[in-house]
Amino acid sequence: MNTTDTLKQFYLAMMDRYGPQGWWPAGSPFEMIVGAMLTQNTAWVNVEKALLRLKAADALTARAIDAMPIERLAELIRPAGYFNVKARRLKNLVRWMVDAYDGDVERMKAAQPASMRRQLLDVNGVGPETADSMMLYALGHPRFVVDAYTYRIAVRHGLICPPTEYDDLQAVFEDHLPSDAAMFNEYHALLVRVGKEHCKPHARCEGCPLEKFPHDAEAR
DNA sequence: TTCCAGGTCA
DNA sequence: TGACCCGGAA
Repeated sequence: MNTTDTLKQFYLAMMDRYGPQGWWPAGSPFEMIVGAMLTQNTAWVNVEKALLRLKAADALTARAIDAMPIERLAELIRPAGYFNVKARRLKNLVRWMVDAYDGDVERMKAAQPASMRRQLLDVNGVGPETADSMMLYALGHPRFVVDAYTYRIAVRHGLICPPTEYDDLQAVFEDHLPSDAAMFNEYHALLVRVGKEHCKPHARCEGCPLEKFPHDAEAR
């Protein structure tokens, strides 16, 4: 089976088992941008706690965060972990948003996607995964988000051999699937589900939607 | 109570 | 290659 068919079969098998994951989360695009920063190395449940605290403080706008003392911001996002690092990074991000786009996500959506990704990567604290999460989930651009789950699943199923760079793994998906933001969104969400429930550091293949495809639970 | 999971930067 | 950190699982 070629890569295109393999990726399609993976998608169908996961969708058949789990159904749509209902990401395109509620909340504003700006909330998604903040969430993308806060979820670095962090479970989403903890990110939600931090987002709720920001919301309660009426601080879910670029301008509000830009104007806030960094100590206050760190305290608000404490549940998301790495709060000092993330407060600094969030500050960098909103500073750039206010400077370059008047703090307006709609203006960011109107920018050329390739240029936007480069600008995001230029913000200290935004790496490739965070940039692509923002591109896909906040701005609606078809970028395939690669994370630790994606990497583990791809290695164990022989899609890539370690070490593989972020961009190379991303290309495996983007070059073999139609460029569709809604599908990329769903695909990533399904991979995360598989990663959490089965494709953990110590694989639990029993009952995995991808169990029927060739795999090696040892491979990392 | 310890262990673990997990992006980015210097 | 280590530093940054929480909350939930073991």
